[in-house]
Amino acid sequence: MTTLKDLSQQLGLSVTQVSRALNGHADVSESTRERVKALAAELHYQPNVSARRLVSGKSGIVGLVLPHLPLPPEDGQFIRIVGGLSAHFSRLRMQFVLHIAEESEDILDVYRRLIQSGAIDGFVIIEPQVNDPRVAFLRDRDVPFVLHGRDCATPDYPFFDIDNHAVARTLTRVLTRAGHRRIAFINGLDGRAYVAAREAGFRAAAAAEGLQSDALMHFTGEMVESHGLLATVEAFRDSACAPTALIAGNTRIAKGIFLALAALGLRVPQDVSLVAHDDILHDALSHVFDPPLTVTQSALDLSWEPLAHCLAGAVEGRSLSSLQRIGACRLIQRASVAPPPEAA
Amino acid sequence: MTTLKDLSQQLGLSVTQVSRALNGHADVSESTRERVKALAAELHYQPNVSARRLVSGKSGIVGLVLPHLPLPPEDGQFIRIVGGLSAHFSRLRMQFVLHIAEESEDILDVYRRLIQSGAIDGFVIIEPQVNDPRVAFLRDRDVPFVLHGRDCATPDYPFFDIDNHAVARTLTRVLTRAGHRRIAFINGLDGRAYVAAREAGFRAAAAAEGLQSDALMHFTGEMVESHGLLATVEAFRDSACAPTALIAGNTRIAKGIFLALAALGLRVPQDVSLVAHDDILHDALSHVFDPPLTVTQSALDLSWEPLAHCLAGAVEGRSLSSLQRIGACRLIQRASVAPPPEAA
DNA sequence: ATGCTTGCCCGAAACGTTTCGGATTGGCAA
DNA sequence: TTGCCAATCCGAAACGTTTCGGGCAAGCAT
Repeated sequence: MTTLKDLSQQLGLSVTQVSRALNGHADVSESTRERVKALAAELHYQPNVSARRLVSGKSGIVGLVLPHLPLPPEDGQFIRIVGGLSAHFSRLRMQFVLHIAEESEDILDVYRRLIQSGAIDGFVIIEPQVNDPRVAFLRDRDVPFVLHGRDCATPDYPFFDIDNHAVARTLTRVLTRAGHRRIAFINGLDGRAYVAAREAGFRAAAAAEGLQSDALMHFTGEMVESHGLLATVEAFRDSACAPTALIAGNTRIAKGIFLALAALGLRVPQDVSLVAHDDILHDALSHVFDPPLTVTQSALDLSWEPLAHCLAGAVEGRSLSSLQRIGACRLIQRASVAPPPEAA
Repeated sequence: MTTLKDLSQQLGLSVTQVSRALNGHADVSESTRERVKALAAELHYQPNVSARRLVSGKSGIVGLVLPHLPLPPEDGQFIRIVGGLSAHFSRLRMQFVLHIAEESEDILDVYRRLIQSGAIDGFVIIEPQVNDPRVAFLRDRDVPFVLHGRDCATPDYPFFDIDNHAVARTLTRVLTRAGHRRIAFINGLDGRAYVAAREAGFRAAAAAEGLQSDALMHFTGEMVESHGLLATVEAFRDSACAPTALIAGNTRIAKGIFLALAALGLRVPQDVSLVAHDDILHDALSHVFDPPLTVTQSALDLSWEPLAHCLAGAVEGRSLSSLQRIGACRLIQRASVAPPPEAA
């Protein structure tokens, strides 16, 4: 292991100056900086992390706390989350650790313990609830964190999110513009912030397009096939006021909807139109449906990089404005939408 | 953050003595040690990891390198692996980091890079192949590592494993003792060390029980339902020499076998007996099969603790004998085994 | 000449811990 | 008394880095 001292001796410089040269400080002459960098590269100099952390007072470690071991089918997604965050933090020369709470533990106790041990610089929070207690807890203690998602339109903490209100508005408008007047939204788990945002967007767009609120149906539940299936069956139980179009919270729900519609003898898009939001989940790709789905699309896997950067920035104490990002989202029109049958 | 200095000042002792008291050194009087520990507890003293690591020269970080993002259905298992290792290393005050290689990278290059950066004390290696190149690579460079599994009966590196040879012998004997003379073993992926060990155990037990080797069938493939299904179909293609009993490498394979047998109109255990090895995978529990399966059982989830301890020991340079462990395994006899139909 | 920048550099301290070598007791045997 | 040993303690150095407060020269204006 080459150290700053090794470099400084070989170069006839002080340790101070070598350090400053490598770290891009101003008062180092260009020629010296060149020499230093060249030798550093030649000797494969790598700054000692422990020493650097000792003086900075930071541990260089950030964490993700899960309330329990994820169960199928979400577990497949979690490994992508963990892998993605891990990779991006490692690129930022930080360590990312996963902490899974015991069944019996209160999740806030886990945070308390980790903070107290002083070994963690900050946290990533995923799957935020509306008024998430974790946010309040960490904010109270001035512990840096970043949210995947957010509470409200303009929060006072770092986050990465997509515009869920807009997502729902877009999907709703695609259907109303095709002539649909009775729409059911099969959404995610009640209490999740993004679920609430999408419901609001759905109702706002419907109102703006002149739909009565009693022409709207809204179902919440876990984002799995069976929820899509059951909610669909329920939506079509009373054929008098059955919807002519459906919105799925994600493509996994859409899968369940397809199953239910097939069982009910309804065809997509002739009898029922269907749109969904598409996170590009590997086990439910929107383009392999038959017919391929019209979706708003934003890759969940692109979240980890901005999340890592925002948390790193928060730990360094950068200003909030640079730590709040909103991911892109695009509408992909495919063959799952048609005018409602009455209008044909 | 309380430091050693804080403690020493309040106690009227030197920093040295406080450190020695806390770390259990000999030349500290019992009364002093008591006082020190009491105050340390009261002030929630936590030794600063970075400082400790700086003097020890260790980073306190160990890693797991995966060649690529795990795909279903194994991804569900991976989150348990990562979570389990993570938890146990954190208990040992070490950090565990996951590193997922890019598609294009050679896996050994990833190890090379991580070692060179000097930030990693050791590695966990899972799913070892026979003559695994990672083992050779790390051993050559004197980098500590621990294997989940092993190459041969008594390797010269730290490992945790179960006795796969014995597992296969036990399962085979259960069947031969019930009178079966034609047995098919639907095993895991060719090249895996444990798959080879089990095949050897299978053949050894069969030979010891006086079975001809042409009465044995052996299939390899990924440990998923479809492999169990296809291999079963193949095993029963020629009814003249069809097996009367099957051994499944794990319960996921057993699921596929059940599907195939049902399709072939064969009942368990009246027409075909079935035994399996049971890792207690959450998506395929041996006792909920119909009939419940006779299995050799050893919980995969109990591997993470010994793996973490062995690697920690290896990093500290402890002697090999304490770093090699073999997990327990028990036979659970249930209703999936009966005498072969000819014998009835 | 004097004072003031500006550019480049350095020594020393600091971060919190472990450890090496030695110091100070008191007790006990010679 | 002297010497020795064990028990208990301490100062100082070390780990590798960043950073604070300066120093020294050259250039410039006064």
